[in-house]
Amino acid sequence: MSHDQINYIATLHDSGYRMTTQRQVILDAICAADEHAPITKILFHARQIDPQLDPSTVYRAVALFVELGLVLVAMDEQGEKRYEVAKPHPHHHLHCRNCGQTLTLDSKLTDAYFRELESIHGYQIDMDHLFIEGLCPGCKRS
Amino acid sequence: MSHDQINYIATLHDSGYRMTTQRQVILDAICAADEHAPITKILFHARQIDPQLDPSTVYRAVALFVELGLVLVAMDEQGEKRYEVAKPHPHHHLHCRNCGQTLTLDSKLTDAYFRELESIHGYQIDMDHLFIEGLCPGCKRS
DNA sequence: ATAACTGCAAATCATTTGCAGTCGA
DNA sequence: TCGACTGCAAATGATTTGCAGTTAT
Repeated sequence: MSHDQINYIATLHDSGYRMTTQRQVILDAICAADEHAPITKILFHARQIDPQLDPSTVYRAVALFVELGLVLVAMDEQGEKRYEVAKPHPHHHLHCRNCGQTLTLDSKLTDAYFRELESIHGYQIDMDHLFIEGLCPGCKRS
Repeated sequence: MSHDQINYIATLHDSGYRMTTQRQVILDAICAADEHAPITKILFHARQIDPQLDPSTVYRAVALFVELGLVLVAMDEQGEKRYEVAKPHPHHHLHCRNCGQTLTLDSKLTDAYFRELESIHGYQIDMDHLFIEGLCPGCKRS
């Protein structure tokens, strides 16, 4: 879907790691699943492609991708980690609690909010990947 | 510290539950711990008062308090739930990743941000207890 | 008196780890 | 070739559950 923008192989090699068929499948699965896939979805998609794939391999690969910055994590309100292939631009998300739809937010508004908080409280805010939840227009009606 | 504003006993009774010495200790522990105490801190404080107290009792009590709205939960970026005795007014928090200081935010700014997101995207946003992380003025310097 | 509650011990379940064999560069 | 990687099986560790005895009302 969207992970050819970055040279995954080079990034792995630069740190002494290797690209393997399993890691490729796992990257594909992260893309195939919805944006911000929880680990369960990644596992599900990955095992459709390779049923032999062990959960431990998936956990290890995802942790490595995150460490290398190839994959981003956001925490949802239930405390479940949601993974997404890194995009060139920082952004946040709006997620429908009911139907699961996830919008990518242009970060302007959110940044403005953070800058205001910073100027008022003197903090340096450091939330790269906000996951805002609510109801989308469709689900709001019912 | 701050939990006499609400009539805990009445709220429990209204739903057919009872106030017990253990539950009282657990409420005290939630207050004694910092704002937004993770369960580990609640356990620690509660067991200083009553070393016999079983973890399962604490988990059950906290879950009940949350269900009844006596205690609020916020999720931090590590996916750890943080508990706090309910205050009369809705609010959010600013938390220093380094020293752990937690500020209570007047919700005006955050509400304005949510209202803007709502008007742009048509969502109904429903985040009652945001936990924003960063560095406080002091820690920013080092 | 009678449910609700507690402590204990056992069960659960997602995640992690150790290891021996496999595979990528 | 050689060290990184994988699958398997076992360990871990936080949270949950069942149960028999206790306690609040």
